[in-house]
Amino acid sequence: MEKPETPITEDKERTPVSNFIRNIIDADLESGKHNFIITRFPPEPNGFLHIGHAKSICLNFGLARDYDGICHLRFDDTNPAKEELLYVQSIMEDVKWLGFDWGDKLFYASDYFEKLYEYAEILIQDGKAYVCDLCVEEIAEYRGTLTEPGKNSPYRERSVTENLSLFRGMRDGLYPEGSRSLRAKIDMASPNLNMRDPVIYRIKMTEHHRTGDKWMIYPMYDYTHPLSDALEMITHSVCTLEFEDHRPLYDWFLDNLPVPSNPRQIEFARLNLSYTMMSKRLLLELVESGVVDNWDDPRMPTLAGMRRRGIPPAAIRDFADRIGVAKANSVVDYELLQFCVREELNKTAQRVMAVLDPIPLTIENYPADQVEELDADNNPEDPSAGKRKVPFGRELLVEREDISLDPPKGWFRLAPGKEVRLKHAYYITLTRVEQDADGNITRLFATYDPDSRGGWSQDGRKVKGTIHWVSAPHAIPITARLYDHLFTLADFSKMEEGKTFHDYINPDSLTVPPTAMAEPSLAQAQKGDSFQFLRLGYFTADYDHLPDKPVFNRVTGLRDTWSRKAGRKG
RNA sequence: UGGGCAGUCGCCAAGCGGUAAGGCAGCGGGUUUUGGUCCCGCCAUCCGGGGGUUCGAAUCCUCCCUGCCCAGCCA
Repeated sequence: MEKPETPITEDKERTPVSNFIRNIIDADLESGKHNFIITRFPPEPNGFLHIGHAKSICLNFGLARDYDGICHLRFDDTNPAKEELLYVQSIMEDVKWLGFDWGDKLFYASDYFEKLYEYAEILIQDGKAYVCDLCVEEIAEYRGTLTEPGKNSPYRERSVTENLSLFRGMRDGLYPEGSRSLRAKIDMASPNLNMRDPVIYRIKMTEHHRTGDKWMIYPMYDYTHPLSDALEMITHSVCTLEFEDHRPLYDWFLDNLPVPSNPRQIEFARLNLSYTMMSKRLLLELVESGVVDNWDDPRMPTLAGMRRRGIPPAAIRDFADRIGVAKANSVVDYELLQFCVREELNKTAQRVMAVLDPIPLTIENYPADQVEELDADNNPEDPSAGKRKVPFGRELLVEREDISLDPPKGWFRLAPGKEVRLKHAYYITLTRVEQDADGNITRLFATYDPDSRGGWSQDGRKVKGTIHWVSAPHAIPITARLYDHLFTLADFSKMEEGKTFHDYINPDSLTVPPTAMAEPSLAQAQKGDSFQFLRLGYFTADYDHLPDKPVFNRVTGLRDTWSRKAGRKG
């Protein structure tokens, strides 16, 4: 077969790490079993995609890219009761945002309903499927248990003719929901429960988002998936570990039906991220109970949330590459994601200055009516990003955290009598501190060295500390949303007996400092623009951002060795 | 107590009979107008445990231990 063309976004140069799936593909290519590969990402359109799905997307599309194959996007829409158009749109948006392109390889399981129906009749003709009149409870009862075999359904030996007429009756809507089902005739004594005559068609009088009211019966996942894969000529059908037990059934359908190809199902461990919960149901609960604002709340592990937070898609792709693919259950350290985010943003984010918790500082020997426009690098990592002008004057605002009246050993920020550098500006020395009745610092006074313009001096004296600042009269007020983990529990598999995730919600997952100020250039920021607020972290203009009401989400802080060191020393 | 799968550094993860890759985290040092970035160095005599095969085992055999998944007309 000729390989059809599908474009897949190129990533940066990367050396893929070996994993067991690649080993299988390598072997299949080498043995000549396949000349090229076709994979697929098969989401059910019943919710928003999250970082766990991103692992699967990067895996499937990534394999296709690396092996010069193709990857299909297929909506697994066999249950009209739970699926909606809204979700198929958001899923397509998320996959595109992540940087992958399915070209014209967009499919729906519902595209195959007709074909699937024909296959079902073949199974019946061959005596390999029968219409069963047992209700749900009875089927469960007849199924047996993990340790005891099941019993055959009393309807198991119906004739082909009767089965055919009953099945057609089901299709034609003659029977109520739940009254009958079509079952594969396999083995009620199998130690694998999936093989105990699984239901393959159920009656559902529900309108489908694509096929409307055409169908009264809908195929089950176990039946639909292998056949859809075969029809699409998928070579390697990658899914998660919980489907391992379903593989014999997957193969059974392929072996017992005249399908055009023989895909192989391969299972890998789904992603778990520390301090993060990945279940669609629980995520929905977070939204509905108002713990978060919506599916795209920047604290959510959804792709929509991460996009809004300001996490670059390249960081997620890099993360997916770094975590690898294996069959062992694991919980990936959130720090790794943070690392990927910082690495990407460090290269690309423009540097600006903002003060989250401002204290006024007056430079007493600086002329009151003077304003200078100082040069500031936009990105020391990228000279081509150029420079901008930052206004400087007598009245400034500096960060409360950068002042200590009783500095610990190793402190090189503001302290009485200590000289520090104002980034891009001058050396200053703290001369006086005003405090309120409670001892809180309310105002600072300093002197500057006029010969240190630009932040250096002729004499080459060492000034170790450099702090950020903004000019008080020029600064603009901003809303800075500071995010932290949504949960206080790192590993949800370690949840205490009797507790739910509600018991582990972090009350401080969002904090908003009331008086944050930023340099005036930030008034030009556009929604979605990412910046590094010098010494504070990476921030992205939120969807709520407006030129006269700037709103920034903190994507992540900078690596902070000082606070760790200071914390350790008490 | 049935079946399936997994156990390699704090967290991921290569390794496939020839004597433990890499990343994150951590630690120490250097550069630095971001205590950021960058750079250098350190970080598993040992691969869940016990036996065995072999000149040689994380890799093969065997017994055991631990963890995860399965009894939807969900996917």
